[in-house]
Amino acid sequence: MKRTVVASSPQFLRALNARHVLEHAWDLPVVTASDLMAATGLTRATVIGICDDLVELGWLEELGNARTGGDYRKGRPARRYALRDRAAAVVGVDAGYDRMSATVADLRGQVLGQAEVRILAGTPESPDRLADAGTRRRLARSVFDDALADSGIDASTVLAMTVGVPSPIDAAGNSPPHPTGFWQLMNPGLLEVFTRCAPLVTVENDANLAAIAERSAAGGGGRDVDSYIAMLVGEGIGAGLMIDRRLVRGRRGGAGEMRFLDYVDGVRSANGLALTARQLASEAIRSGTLKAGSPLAALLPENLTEREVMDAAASGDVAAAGILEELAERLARICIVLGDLLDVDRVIVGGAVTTTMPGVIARAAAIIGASGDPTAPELLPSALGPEAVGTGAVEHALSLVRERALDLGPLAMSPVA
Amino acid sequence: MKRTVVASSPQFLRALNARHVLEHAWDLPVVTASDLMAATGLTRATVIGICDDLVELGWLEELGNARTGGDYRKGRPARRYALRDRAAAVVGVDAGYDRMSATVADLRGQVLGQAEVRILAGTPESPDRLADAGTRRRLARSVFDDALADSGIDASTVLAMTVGVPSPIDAAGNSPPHPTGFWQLMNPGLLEVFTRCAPLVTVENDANLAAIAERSAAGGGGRDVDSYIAMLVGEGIGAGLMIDRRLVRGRRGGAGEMRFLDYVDGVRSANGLALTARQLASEAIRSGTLKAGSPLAALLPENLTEREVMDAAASGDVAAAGILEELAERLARICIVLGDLLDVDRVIVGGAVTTTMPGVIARAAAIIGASGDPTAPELLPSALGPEAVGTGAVEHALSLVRERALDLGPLAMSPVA
DNA sequence: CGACTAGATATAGAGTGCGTATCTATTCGT
DNA sequence: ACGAATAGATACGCACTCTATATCTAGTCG
Repeated sequence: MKRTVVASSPQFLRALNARHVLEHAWDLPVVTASDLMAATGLTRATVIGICDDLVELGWLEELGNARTGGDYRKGRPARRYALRDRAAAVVGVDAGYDRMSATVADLRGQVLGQAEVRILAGTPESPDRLADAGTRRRLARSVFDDALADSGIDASTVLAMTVGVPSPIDAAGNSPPHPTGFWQLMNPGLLEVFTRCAPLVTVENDANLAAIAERSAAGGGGRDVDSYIAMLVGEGIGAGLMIDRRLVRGRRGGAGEMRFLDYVDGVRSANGLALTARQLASEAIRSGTLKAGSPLAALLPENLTEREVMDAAASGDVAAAGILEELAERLARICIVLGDLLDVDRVIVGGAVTTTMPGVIARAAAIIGASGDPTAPELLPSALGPEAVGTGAVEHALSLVRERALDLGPLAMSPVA
Repeated sequence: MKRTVVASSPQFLRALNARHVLEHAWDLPVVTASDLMAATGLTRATVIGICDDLVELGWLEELGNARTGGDYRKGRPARRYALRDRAAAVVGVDAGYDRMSATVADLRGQVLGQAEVRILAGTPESPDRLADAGTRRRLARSVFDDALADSGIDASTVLAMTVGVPSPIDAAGNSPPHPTGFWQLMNPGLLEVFTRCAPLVTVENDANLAAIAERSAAGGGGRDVDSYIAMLVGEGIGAGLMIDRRLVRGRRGGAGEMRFLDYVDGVRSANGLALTARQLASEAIRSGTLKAGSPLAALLPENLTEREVMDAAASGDVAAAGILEELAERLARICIVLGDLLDVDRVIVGGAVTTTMPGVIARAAAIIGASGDPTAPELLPSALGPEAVGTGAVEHALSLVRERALDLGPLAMSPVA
């Protein structure tokens, strides 16, 4: 089969139609030729010709004509095709600042293997204790290898991989300069680390990947949502701006950075709520103004966790409840400001706060609801848990494969069972 | 010539290539078949076939083989084609709140006719004195008719028109609800007013159109700029967000609305700088703390203009200079906040302030420059003057025609000279 | 067991673009 | 003034794609 396709030639048309057909096959578990005829407007002869090609290329497989039990039809049984989901694999890596994970998935997004590693090395307050660039590179590579080993698939079948990092990423996969070098540390040349691991390698901001992951979740939760923001809140705050069905990136990938919060009244800091919670609690304890017997006062100011502060609030501690309220007001203010400037339907909050401080999110949502502003965005906690970034990374890698499947042709032939 | 083109048929391929060819012809004053061969990768036979079709459809015209004087070549003279720029016209309308204008242009954007009308009817401070919806509809329609009459072209040759209004516009051409109904007043169903005036009618936010108009200006001013913000500053502030070469619109077209400035420290208001200048000056005069002989003190607080305040500052009035500094700091803060969240290269300020208060923009640019922040955006005054929105409207209408030229086929046949 | 149904296959035809060879209209050199 | 050189135009044959129509096939239903 010749494959020297010139742009705009008849062969180009064939490729265009093949893309169209493959796209539909990707959306459904099983397709018949008639399905594809209806979907593409092509003739049966053409559709079947294309399906034959795609089978030969390894993207589709023809199923036996075992009629599906449920919907029973008369007439000659249809020829059925399905995406050969084991034809290739993708990998998503979440290279977070205190935890890395990798997920291997097949072409349908089914998870085939996973691995995780924690990086116990300080906090943003003391970045000198963070793992250095070389260590981070090594850890990212090894968590990738572990996930691959866990899946049992051959490394050569990986067609695309995406790495999520907590720093802005420009078009070349690099991060812009940062005063303390934090962004360079979070993205220590990860594109180069993985270039040989797959034909398509991408590094992307973690909040952007979370936004991608929330797309299906957001769409599933009711009407179609074109514009929303995915916020990752923990030690810091990052936002993935999905506006008009597109990620907003900006010149250096820095769109969604939150440093401007320094200037927002009632927020005044781009620090994450976890960090702020600890700071406020420590101050309160050290100030010595807490009532005797307050659960908050019993904590060590230099060694408390945000969860302990929330527990104190839950057990009726007035000062801790005040901290919760303060944090909720900040979060609500952030949502209102972003929602107003970008006109989004909803803000979805993910990251550590969803597990350590769910009360803050609920309270912030209530504050927004009570504001009476009809254009204020809906504030929702993410339902994706700690794997949001990893899931988004897998989805991003998958979409890369879907876009370029037919360009990558023969690679898909590798694992012929 | 049959024109029942089914998607994905060979005819579809022909149409695709024709689009490609027409697109190149649009970018250059004159093209030869060889130019098009190089640009499209098609064969001479194919290119000429397509050009013949496009000539028949009225989009191109073949020029005599008069060789262009300058670049002298040997060999058989090339067959030369050019866009038939009089084949159709577009109209851009700027339906501003105190002024409306309309511009008629040919397919190359050359202005063929213009008209303008001022609406002397109050300010945002006293919206009750603004012209009512019916009046605005009538004025918009009449300024359109006047521009058309000025151009001398036939109304049936108008293929596309775009109307710019100072309110958010959603996908359906409507504006979201506004507490005082200001947006409904600014966009009193203008889409319906013009539906019969052209096959393609669009209503768009004025700042978005200004952003479109600044694209060529911004690109011309140096390196290519993908991400920038066009701010219209006068009685109010509106922004067109051009990020990653796309306009960011949001759910109801409200992206770029500035109400969030209420929460930004050092700004605290979404009012425009002209309005704020008058307010600050009035307060200063009424407070009675001005030095005797201050030019500012000589003004009537209820009837001064922002230009008078600037003149006072220029003539050495300390209080007026303080107002200028205050306004510049606000503008700088706005730019820094927007630049940080959206990671843009530059902010281009247009609107009334560019003529009445140029000193404020210059001072704000200096403040940003002195901030030492390497990622702060460059602040520039717009070079487009009062016709920025009208120019953007024309460019927007033109791009609609370019996108859909071949779908609109026979319409272009109207004025066969 | 035959009527009916839905899909598969085969063949002819129209449309498209490519490649090569040939023709045409200029300019340049002598 | 003439022919060589150059650049473009034209003509023919080929390969490929999709459509349309007619015919064949594999099932169910009465």
